[in-house]
Amino acid sequence: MKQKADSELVRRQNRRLVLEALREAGPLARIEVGRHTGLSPASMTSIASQMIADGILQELSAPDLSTVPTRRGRPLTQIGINPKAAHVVAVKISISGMEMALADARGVLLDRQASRISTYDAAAESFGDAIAAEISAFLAKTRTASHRVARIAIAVQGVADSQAGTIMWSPAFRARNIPIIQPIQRALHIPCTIANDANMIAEGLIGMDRKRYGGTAAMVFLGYGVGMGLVINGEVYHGPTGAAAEFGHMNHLPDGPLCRCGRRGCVEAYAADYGILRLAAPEPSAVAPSFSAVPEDELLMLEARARQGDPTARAAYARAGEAIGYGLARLIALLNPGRIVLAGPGTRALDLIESHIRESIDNGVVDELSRNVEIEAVPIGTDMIIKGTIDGALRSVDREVFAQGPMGRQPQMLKESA
Amino acid sequence: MKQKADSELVRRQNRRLVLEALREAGPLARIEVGRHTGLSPASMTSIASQMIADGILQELSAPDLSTVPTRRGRPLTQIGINPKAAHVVAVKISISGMEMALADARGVLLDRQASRISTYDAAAESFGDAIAAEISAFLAKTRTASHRVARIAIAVQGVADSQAGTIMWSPAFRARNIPIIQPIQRALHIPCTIANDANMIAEGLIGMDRKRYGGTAAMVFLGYGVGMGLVINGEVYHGPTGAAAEFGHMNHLPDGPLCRCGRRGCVEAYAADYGILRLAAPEPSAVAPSFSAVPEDELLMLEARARQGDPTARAAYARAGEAIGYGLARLIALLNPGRIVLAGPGTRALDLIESHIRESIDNGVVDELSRNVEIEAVPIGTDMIIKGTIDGALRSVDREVFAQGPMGRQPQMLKESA
DNA sequence: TGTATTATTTTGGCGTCCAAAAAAATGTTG
DNA sequence: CAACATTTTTTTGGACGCCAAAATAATACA
Repeated sequence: MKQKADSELVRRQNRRLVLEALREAGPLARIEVGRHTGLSPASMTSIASQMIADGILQELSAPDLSTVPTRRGRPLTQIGINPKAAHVVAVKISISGMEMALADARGVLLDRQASRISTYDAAAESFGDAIAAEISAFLAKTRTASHRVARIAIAVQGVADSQAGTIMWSPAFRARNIPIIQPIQRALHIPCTIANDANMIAEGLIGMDRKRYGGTAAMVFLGYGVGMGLVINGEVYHGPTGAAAEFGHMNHLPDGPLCRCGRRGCVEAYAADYGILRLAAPEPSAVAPSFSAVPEDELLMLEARARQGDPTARAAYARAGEAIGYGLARLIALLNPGRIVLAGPGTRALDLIESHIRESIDNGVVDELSRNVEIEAVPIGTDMIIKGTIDGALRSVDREVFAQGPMGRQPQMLKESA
Repeated sequence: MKQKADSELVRRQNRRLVLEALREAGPLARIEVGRHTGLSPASMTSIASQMIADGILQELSAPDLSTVPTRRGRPLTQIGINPKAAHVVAVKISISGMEMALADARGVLLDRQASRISTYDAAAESFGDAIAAEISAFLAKTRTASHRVARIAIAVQGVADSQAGTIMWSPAFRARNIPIIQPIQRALHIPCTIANDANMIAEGLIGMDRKRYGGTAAMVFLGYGVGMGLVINGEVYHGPTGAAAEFGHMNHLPDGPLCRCGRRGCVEAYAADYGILRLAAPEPSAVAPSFSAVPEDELLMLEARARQGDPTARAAYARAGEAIGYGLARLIALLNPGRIVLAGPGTRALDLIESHIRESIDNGVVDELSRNVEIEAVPIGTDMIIKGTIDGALRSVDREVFAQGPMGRQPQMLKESA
């Protein structure tokens, strides 16, 4: 509630509703879009024809006859988002390198590419330019004109400052406060955003099932690190500067084990891959946190040992579960979300930690508050970060470009000619 | 973004903006409201005349000449919210009893009254009816017709379920899940809301200074208990069921001291009045949490002892500060708010705890995240709960009643006569 | 007294929505 | 197979809210 309302706002909002409906349900007849959005058939005709003229929607010639193969009455003509309306680029920056993907306006992946750019020793001053060059080469390779790209969305492992457009801190870099947005925008003249990768997983889950994940929910990502995406009132919460939802670096116990962030007792220091391995080590406090990816077979061995009953291994998972559980208990006291989702490779060992998570939640927060929280684990692939980044980018293009209409609709032009 | 946009939405939103401007800046000339809201003079004339006709605004005959005593041009005629547009009732339910206040549409207190109703042993089934009877008597005493009361807003010490309209759990009651909203609405036919009292303090602070407290902020209330009001994107966050922001019952340390909620190690068990006193007791773990108000002189004595250097007393405050500080560190990792406000009687001992709070935040969360958080203490009176409850109720009346216009504006009437 | 200045109102036009009617496109039926 | 039924889409005409520009109102200043 900051904006004055006028017919422009009405247009923006209704166009956006139409786009949301089509994104969620795929191509629909005008009247069906009307049922989703509450708009009348007359308005739907008018909105659709404008958006088709703008090149944002398209009429589908071959309707998908899979549903309701034959009925009485005029057959419906479906409209859908025009794939060529715009493209978006998703970029993932993590400890294992950089990955890029190009998608059309419907979210269909057109191309993707991993890059061998090195991060850990990169200089803060030059890294953004290097990324820009990589993206530029990628676009050239895919023969995509840069003015056809409506957005570049960057997902980074670590803490991003989306306001400043920098990577504040990431395990993938020795340097801190690395400018990303500015160099890219200067080089490519394409609007660019940066956010934490776990937030993008949340975007992806919202894209998959808005009813389920679109209310108020917390998604915990367990794996190499511990990340979180927080959905508040249907929107991914980024905080004032974009550095929120750092569940992994939320303290569990004062003076606990050392975390990669330099503090002691973070949830991640117990429950990330390296944290669990360390807890099972002969002398945990002597082991420094690892800054490179943990070899997967070590983890698999530890899991096997735990499942066979090895007490040290079991205790490591128990303590990881406690850290997550108490962390979630604290989160529940604060936000009382409707749903908590566990995801990521770390859920492979869910059988070893789940009971400890639940027990810790029970001990850590009063029943009345935890009672209404659904806890579930979802098996999602590693591609969820790229998918979510694209989903989020497209939703923001919907809001900020497509819903707008063609550049202010040139109302002045008419005036001047009169 | 759920609602279809049409001219009704435009009207609602702009009327609401006008009300917000007048609430914040007091009576203004039409053109000044236009500057606040972005609306044109022509629209202001039209909106104002309708809202005056509706009885929501009024033209002020005697303009406040304190500002700009004399200027050229047509003098401005100020408009303001009509105090008689509606009344609201605020009710505070706490361990020390029940308090009611009646305010006009401008938020001016017309009358208030404390009630001797007993809470602790009240039966869940009958308490709502008793409250309704108290309110009814209060309205009779003030000669207020119930149809003139647009809202009854209830602030309760403890966890409220605003969805169900119940008090889920409160230190003022032995019973749980006490229905409040339904009995009142059935008896009085006035829309009624219930929320936690600390949330109402947040409403009050927003009403005092929207710029300062209206972004993303957390308000901690220290005193008999430990409460929190969470402001997210300018709105007080209640969570899906209205039971969020229970900072006081956020766990600090597993297996810590027993809290009134039945769990161990809650922040409140360290930092509420009773928690601090207990920490200074000879054998803390033997002391059960207190369910009645702590005598103030005991606290004053403890403060005095601490200021004189008594190590036991100082340690009690240190541990309280640690619990608050680590709690805030966890909150910062999760939400990264722009501002944290400490308030309430407990801030009297701020000199004894502040350094421990800050140190614990430093130890509990990485610099990058805490750096942008302003921490301040505000001295607010006990009346802040009532004031905030009224402010919040009026804002919701603005949104849901005043902005609406007179009952659908009877567009059918015109049709039928034609 | 006339002019300058500022606030408010009036006028006329625009954009968006919608209901109702019309048109389009197909299935059903006697 | 022609008339009717049914459903979607478009067209038409009207409402509402906004705004720019012009007109009006009310005061200060010279």
